Amino acid sequence: MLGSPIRDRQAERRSDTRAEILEAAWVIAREKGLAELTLREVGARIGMRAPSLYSYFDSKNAIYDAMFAQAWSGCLAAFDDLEKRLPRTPRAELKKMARAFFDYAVADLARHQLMNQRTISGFVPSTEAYAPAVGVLERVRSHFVRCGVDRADHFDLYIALVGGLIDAQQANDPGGSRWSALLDQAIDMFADHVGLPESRRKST
Amino acid sequence: MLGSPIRDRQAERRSDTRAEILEAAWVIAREKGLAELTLREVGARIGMRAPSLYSYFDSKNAIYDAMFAQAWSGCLAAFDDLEKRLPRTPRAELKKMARAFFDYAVADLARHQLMNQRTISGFVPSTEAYAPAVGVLERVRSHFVRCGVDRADHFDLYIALVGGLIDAQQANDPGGSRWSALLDQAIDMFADHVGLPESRRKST
DNA sequence: GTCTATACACCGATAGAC
DNA sequence: GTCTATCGGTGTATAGAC
Repeated sequence: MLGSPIRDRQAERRSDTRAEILEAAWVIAREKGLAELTLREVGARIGMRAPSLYSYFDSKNAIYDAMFAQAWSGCLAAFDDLEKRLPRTPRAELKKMARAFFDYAVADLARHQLMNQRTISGFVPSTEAYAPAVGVLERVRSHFVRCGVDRADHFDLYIALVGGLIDAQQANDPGGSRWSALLDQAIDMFADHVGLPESRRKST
Repeated sequence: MLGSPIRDRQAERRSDTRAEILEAAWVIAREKGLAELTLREVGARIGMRAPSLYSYFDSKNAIYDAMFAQAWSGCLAAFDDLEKRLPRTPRAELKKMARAFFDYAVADLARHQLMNQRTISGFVPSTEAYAPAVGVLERVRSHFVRCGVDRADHFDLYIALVGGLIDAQQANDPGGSRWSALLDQAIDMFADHVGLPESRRKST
């Protein structure tokens, strides 16, 4: 339509403000906890009143939704980056992927709660926000198939195993490395179970 | 002191009312979700106003705390009951314990959230309420030692494995059996890893 | 002692003036 | 687009009726 440069400027400005809101929300979530985030404080951090945020997001859950999408997009980007330098052996490849996901989850408690736990009572991610999460899962799955691990139950078992280690680490030893130190051993256990060859070092 | 029978009646009545409050709280938590519990609705269900509940509990979190203690006490009772009829072989024993804990967790979503997840934002269980949880963990650990699995890291790995399967089941297939069906396989994988003998059937 | 009525501070969300 | 004002909701505190 007419006046497209002006509308571009407006769209840019709007997008910048949205990003600013989300950045403030992340800071608050990391400082006080994901559930303690309030619209009034988000507004205060960027020089706005709470109701003004409704010009940029439909609701508080819409902010959570955008944060959810950001978190999983970041994870997806980390996986894409990882694919350039994956090790050659299947077992090492599984370990590398597990470590990448583990470290990404443990690095930011608020982010991990939003991505992988149901810590916000009424929040359900939208299908659009969920898309990068599906992307991550599909990437991991395709790597599994390439490694010869193609059974669905084995994949489910791997998901539960890595997720369980992350949750145990966050819940029982936050900031420590008690379960982080078990990750390689756990993947070895899994690799033995599904019959992956190489470096069959005993349980230690 | 004088008048002890009267004071007994009062204590009884008070204890009954506390139990009634907790029962109402469980019903609401199961119906609407653990986080959706409100004092006004708890009061309404037992014919009271919300502020009256403060005669029986110091705060809403104190109600969660009592529920937390009830949940883990029930789990502890289930384990004590289980010990009477544990199978003879170490591997079967590990499976039986894992299945008991898994089923107890999956049977009641609200209860599992309260016991094992940080779904209530400000709530931290008191040390008294945490005692039965410690009891369950100690019982499992002593069984492990009796089975010859005495390494701390192996125990941690088992905890993460079972917990991960429970969380995956609840999060990705609530009401179904996709991860429940993997529990025996997972314990076999673990038993193989720690070198437990018997029924070394391959990964199926 | 038990319970209620009332009030407070906070929340997310909405309506309407500017 | 941003504001003020306000609504209905929450947990919680307290004064006082019975």
